[in-house]
Order: sequence, then structure tokens, then C-alpha cells
Amino acid sequence: MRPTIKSVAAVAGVSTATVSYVLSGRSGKDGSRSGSGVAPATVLRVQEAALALGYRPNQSARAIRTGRTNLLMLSLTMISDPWALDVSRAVGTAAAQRGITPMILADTDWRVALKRQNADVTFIDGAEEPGDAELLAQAARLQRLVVFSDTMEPEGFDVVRPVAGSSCDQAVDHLTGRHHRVGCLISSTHSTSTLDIRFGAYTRGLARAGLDYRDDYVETYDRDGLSAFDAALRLLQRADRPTAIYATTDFAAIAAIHAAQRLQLRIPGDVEVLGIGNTTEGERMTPSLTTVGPEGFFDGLAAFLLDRAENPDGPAGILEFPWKLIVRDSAPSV
Amino acid sequence: MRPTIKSVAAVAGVSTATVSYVLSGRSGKDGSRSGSGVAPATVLRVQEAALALGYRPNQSARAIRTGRTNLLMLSLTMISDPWALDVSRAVGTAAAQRGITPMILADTDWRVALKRQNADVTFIDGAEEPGDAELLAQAARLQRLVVFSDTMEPEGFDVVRPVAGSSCDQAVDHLTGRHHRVGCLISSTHSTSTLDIRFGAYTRGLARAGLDYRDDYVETYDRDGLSAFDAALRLLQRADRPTAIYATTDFAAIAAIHAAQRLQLRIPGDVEVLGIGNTTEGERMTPSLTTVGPEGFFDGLAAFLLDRAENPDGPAGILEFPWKLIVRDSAPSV
DNA sequence: CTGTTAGCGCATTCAG
DNA sequence: CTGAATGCGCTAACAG
Repeated sequence: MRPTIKSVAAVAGVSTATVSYVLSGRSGKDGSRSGSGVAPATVLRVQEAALALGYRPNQSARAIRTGRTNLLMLSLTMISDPWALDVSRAVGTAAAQRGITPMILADTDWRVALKRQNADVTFIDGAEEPGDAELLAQAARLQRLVVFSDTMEPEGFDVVRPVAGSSCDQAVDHLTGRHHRVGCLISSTHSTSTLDIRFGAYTRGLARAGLDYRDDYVETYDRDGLSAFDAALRLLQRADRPTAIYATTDFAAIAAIHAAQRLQLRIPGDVEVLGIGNTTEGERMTPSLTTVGPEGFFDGLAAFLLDRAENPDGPAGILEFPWKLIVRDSAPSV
Repeated sequence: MRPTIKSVAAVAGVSTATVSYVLSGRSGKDGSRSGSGVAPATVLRVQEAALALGYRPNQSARAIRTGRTNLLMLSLTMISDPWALDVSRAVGTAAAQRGITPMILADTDWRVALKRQNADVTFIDGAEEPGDAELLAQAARLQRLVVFSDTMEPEGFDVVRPVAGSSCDQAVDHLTGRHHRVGCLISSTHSTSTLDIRFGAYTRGLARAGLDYRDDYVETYDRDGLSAFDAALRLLQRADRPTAIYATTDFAAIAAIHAAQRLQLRIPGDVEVLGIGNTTEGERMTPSLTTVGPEGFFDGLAAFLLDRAENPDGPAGILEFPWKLIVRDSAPSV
């Protein structure tokens, strides 16, 4: 049988209340709050008893009393995406110091995350469908929610969103400036509104540069890791292959670079590649990835999530990150 | 205020017990177990009340009563490793149908997973240090544990392990058969005992082939994704670069292929590459990866974990998977 | 056959 | 330092 606070109390010869005080640290000389203060000898006896029995507080029981689980849930639709990895890493680092454990719900519809509501705060990456807002608003009445979305407004839940500004347009101009054959990789899972920001910049940019829009220069990829690679291969194996590729995520851009290298094409000599998201993998790969995105985003997001986890009752807000074009080696300036 | 079973009962005009019966499905005509059976009209009223209030059962309260959380925890030391992604995907698929939610504890020491024991079963990938067994055995008294380990024996916790046999030796022979310059990529985080199986095969294989062991043909990589890429670059940028690379994980082998392609080397023409783990990413990439590993491992592991989650009280056992050499395009047969 | 009462499980925390 | 109440849902035993 698993040891409970009661067995510890019995062994130490004290009440369960005392055990609770000792084990949750409200025992020391400073005795934060009124009234507490357990004799050092008792503290020792309790600690020994707990150790001897191998006692661990039952998290469920604790949660039922305190209303806090010290869990932070990340619902990430594609865990192999470097963007998701960055989120995970940043949150993991920030949470470690605060006694909060981040858990990842991977590759699942976020709707299931809403049912299983046992985290102090839940982060949802990418909900854009029209009907989603209502679902989220309803779920937000029962749990703290932070939603990454290009288009939504807070409704009980917090919203984290990019401020694209003209960054995507600049990015496309960056490519059309020296290239007439500019291909595009778009995600099949992004909603139309997200695509409006990312893909719309592509079509508008072509028009601005006086280039024709060509269906066959646009390839679609989906969640699957190899799907983006294959999409890029299709683009690059054409006789009149694009000499520049605009990808709507860093993930796809990185896959495109690998695909190009597999075909023995040089980056940026033979093909230039540009992504969106400013992930660390893109920053640190060789060649480094030219991208559109915010700076300091992941740490900022992590801090925001931890704040929400610790103050679950504050008002819902918006966390905005301005995007800009970040020029690196895969599509350099000159 | 969050709706509880009590508020639902009040709205529906019944007792909390009835609500519980209805919502946990013990209401229908079959009424598994004695006594139960709620009138259809009542069922409807309760369901409507629950819906109207947006009621969700409190998972903590439920867990405290039933002793089950319906959570399955995966402690994965490197989430970007395709091996970990395969584990996650397989478990996610298998768990979805059974009302169990898999959660990932990423990039953390598994010791923290043991403290936060709120899952029906916890999977730990890679614990090999001598002192670990004792820690795990102790933790296993409080929670169901499944440990992936080359070397450990069950001690209250289950063990999942490969049976390497001569597969790694065959793999090295496969390379030394046509190559005199065979490099090696080894993980800095694997324990010495794991390395004995994987790395020992390399040194023994060189000896068998009459080749000298060279320090400078062995490069080390660590957890970091780019680290393996850089290690491979170092190997491949030598004047007398290896013409074959034996990597101790698929992860490193894939990075090596990317590194080679970046240097415009052909796989397998200029460099042959071989990994360990038999991941789906290796299988499906271009060129497909020659590797050492089990077949059907991930689904087998997933089934094993779900079984443990559902029968937490069974005896601890061993799940073994025989490894074999799987020849594909990155290091073909002829 | 239908529904209720009452107690349980664990840790927390206020009032003494 | 302790007694006792508290939070939420489950379920055995019982009553209509």
C-alpha cells in the first residue's frame, strides 16, 4: 500500500496537519503567514518518517484541495516541427525553476486537450477555424487557455499572435528582386486566414514584381515530416525549376534546403530559400535560414505561459510579437 | 465557479449519485453490476443539465477515488530524435482508442518524472547508470514504470530491451567489406554499457577486418540536434575523409546524410551511412537508411505500455526485441 | 426497478 | 501542535 500522509503522521507520532506543514515547507523559522512554526525536533522526526516510508504526496489529492496541478500543457500539432521544439525547449527551461512541469500533448487535435483539463494552463498552437473561437471561449470558463492564432480575439482565453505588418511582403520582394522563378511551399493544414497572411504575400508579391502566378510553382505539404521534403523535390526536379522558394514555415524551408542539397543544388547559389517562424534550428543550420518572424519570441511566450500558470485568475490578454524579415545565408542580401 | 456534480444534480433535480451513474455510463438497460439502472427520462434530464452547465468531471477528484488517471507518461530525453517521435506517434495512435492520454515529458531528466507521479504508467527511455536501478526500483513501488534499457533487469519495473545479437557486428562488417576508411559517430550521452554494444561492435569490426582504430575517425555528438550534424561535417571535411560512417543512432546517421549532401557528396556513391534504431524517418527518407534495429518495435512497445496502463497491478516483465541488420539504399548490398 | 444516503480517498488549512 | 472541516466525485448499501 502506498504511504499516505496518515501513515507518516502515525510513524512520526504527530497529526496529519503537522506533517502537511512540515512537508510543504511552512515550518521554518520565518514561518511565512501567521501561526505556523513547527519545532525543529518534530520537523526532523517527520522528515525521517517520510523518508523511511518513501512517502510522496498524492498529486491528485493535493490538486483537489489547492486547485492547482503545477502542470502546464502544451498542445502541439506537429511535434517534429522546429517551431514546436523551440516552444517546448523554452517552456521547459523557464518552468524548471518554478516547480511547474510542462507536458506535451503531441500530434493530437487540441479539442482532446480541452476535455482532459488537468493543467493550470494549456497552450494551443494553431486554432483558426471559424467555429473554434466559440469552443475555446466555452472551455476557457473551466481552465486557463492560451491560444496561438493569427486571427482570433481573446474571449476568456489569452491570444498570442504575430504582427506580420509588411514583413512577408518584404520577404517576397527580397526574392523577386533577383528571381523570376519563385516557387512556394504552403501548408495544407493552415487555415485560410493564416494563409492569407503568408500565402497572400506571395501572390501580391508576384503581382508587384510583374510576374505571373503559376499553379505549378505552388506545392502543398501537410503535417508529415517527409511531405514537405517531397513537395520541395517536386518543385526542384522540374525542368524549369524555381531559383527561389518561399516557404510558409521554417519547417518546410529546412526540408526544401535538404531536398535541394540532395539534388546537389547549392544554397543560395542555385536556389535561395526563405521560411517563416525564425526557429533556432533555422538560425543555426548550415547555411543559416533567411526567415520572417519575431525575435525573442519563444522565451517571451514561455514567460507569458508561466505567468498565466501562476496567476490563473487574471484577465485574458493579448501577447503580440512583431515580425520582421531576418536575412541570413540561405537568401542573402547581395 | 466551475460546475460540479452537485450543481448538475441540483439542476436536474436528482442526487449526485444519479448524476455519477448517468455520466459514467452505468445507466443503460444492461446495467453492468447489480442495482443500477436509471430511467431514460432521468438520464436525459441529467445529460441536459450537464450540457447546459458545461460540466466536466474533475479529473483529480476522479483519480483520487479510482486510483486511475488515464494518463500515460512518456519521458523522452530527446524529443527531436526520430526514435522518440516514433514512440510518441505509435503510443498516440494506440492510446486514442482507449481513452488514455499520452503526455510527453520532454528533454528532462527522468528523475523529475518519478516525483510527479500522476500517470497510470510511465515510460522512461534510457536509464543506464549503475545507481539508476535502485532509484527506479524504489519509485516502482509507487507507480507503474516501464524502462527502456540495454542492461537492466526488472525490479518492480518492466524492462524493454533490444536483443542485439550479432546484428551490430554484421553491420560493421557490411561497411568494412568494401571500405577501409570507416568513421564512427557516437553519442556522448549513452552510457558505457550501451556504447559497449554499439561502439564495441565498431572497434571489434575494425580489428576483424584488419583495419587500424583511429581516434580521429570517431566523433562525438550530444543531445543537441545540430551537434550530430557538426560532428559529421568534421568527419567529412577531412582530407582523408571516411567513405563509410557507422552511427550509433538513426538520428546521427540522418544528420550525417544531410551533412554529406551539404558537401555535395553522394550517398551511397561517395559515402555510405548506417544507423541504429530502425526509425520510420530513416526508412522513408531519400535515400532510405540502412540501419540496425527491431521490426515492429514501436507498435509493440505501444501495446505493451497500454496494457500496463490498464492492468497496473500485474507482475513486472521484460519485452525483448531482436535486432537485425536492415539493408537499404544508404549502404546497399552491392 | 429506480433513486438516495452516506462514507470513502488524501492532503490542505482554519480555528483553537 | 491538533481537531475538524473542506474540496470533488465514486460507489456500496439501502429505501421506496
